[in-house]
Amino acid sequence: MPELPEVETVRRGLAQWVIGRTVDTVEVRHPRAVRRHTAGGGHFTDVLAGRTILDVRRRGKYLWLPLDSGDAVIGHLGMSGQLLLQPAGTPDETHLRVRFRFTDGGPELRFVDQRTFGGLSVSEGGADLPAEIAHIARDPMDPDFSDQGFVAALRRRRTEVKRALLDQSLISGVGNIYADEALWRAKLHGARPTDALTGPAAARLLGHVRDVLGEAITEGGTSFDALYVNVNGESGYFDRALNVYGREGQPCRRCGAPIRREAFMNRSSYSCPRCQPRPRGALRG
DNA sequence: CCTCATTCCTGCGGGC
DNA sequence: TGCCCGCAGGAATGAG
Repeated sequence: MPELPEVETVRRGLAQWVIGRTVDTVEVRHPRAVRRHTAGGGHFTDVLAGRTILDVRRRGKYLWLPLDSGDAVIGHLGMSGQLLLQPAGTPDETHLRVRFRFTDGGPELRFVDQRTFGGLSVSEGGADLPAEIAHIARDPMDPDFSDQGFVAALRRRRTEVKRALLDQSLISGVGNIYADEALWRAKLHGARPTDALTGPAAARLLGHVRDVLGEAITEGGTSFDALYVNVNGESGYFDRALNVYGREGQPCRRCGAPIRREAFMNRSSYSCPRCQPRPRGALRG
């Protein structure tokens, strides 16, 4: 699933291929892909025709493309979204949702999304930072991210630490996979109460979050080729480096205990039962 | 304001 | 062989 490192890989690929190009026509193939564009699919296509893409930016798992109009195209990949560059005439993908053709006749930008959790929209005047994603916290790779601010905010929360890591209004870019990986590195169980973490423990956890994201970006950066921007999280390059996610029953690479899987928020959490003991008194689930 | 459960969607794989 | 069901999960939404 695309989390920050996968989205950053996409951002870099897109930057290489779309900056400076002018949109000719846009084709919306599935209305759900532009459901966040409240003015409707027709407006989406109209407002983009003739616009030049100036940049490709990212905050957390969101991308946006500032335009010469001062607007921006916002993109979120959801669980299965891909942004692909394909030569005109390449057969349509089964789950092609939106197609951008450019005035130069070069490769098309295609938004392909099987499960349609992702989507695109245009933010009016959003070139600098779209208002629609202003509520998303800075991510830990952002130079303006405040470590002290995060530690304080985390410790003010009255929730469990994994829930907090997944809260995009507190720290963005972290999803289920990298949350589990960072917690394993920090030797913390995700059910630990945030308000019981010491400042240094919270700071260490943040360090592990940043490390695992950074390492994954480095891996992702090796994997895309000229015309295909790789956003396929499940066939991910970083899979080999995962220590807990998806490794139920396999030995912990630190202590050898079999990795456990627990139900969590209608999904799964993976952890080491020995390195990451469940906190005393924590409720099941 | 804060926390949390629910909901959206579709392909895959296991079980029977 | 084929059907059913659980699972994958980010984030908006509304309840409390």
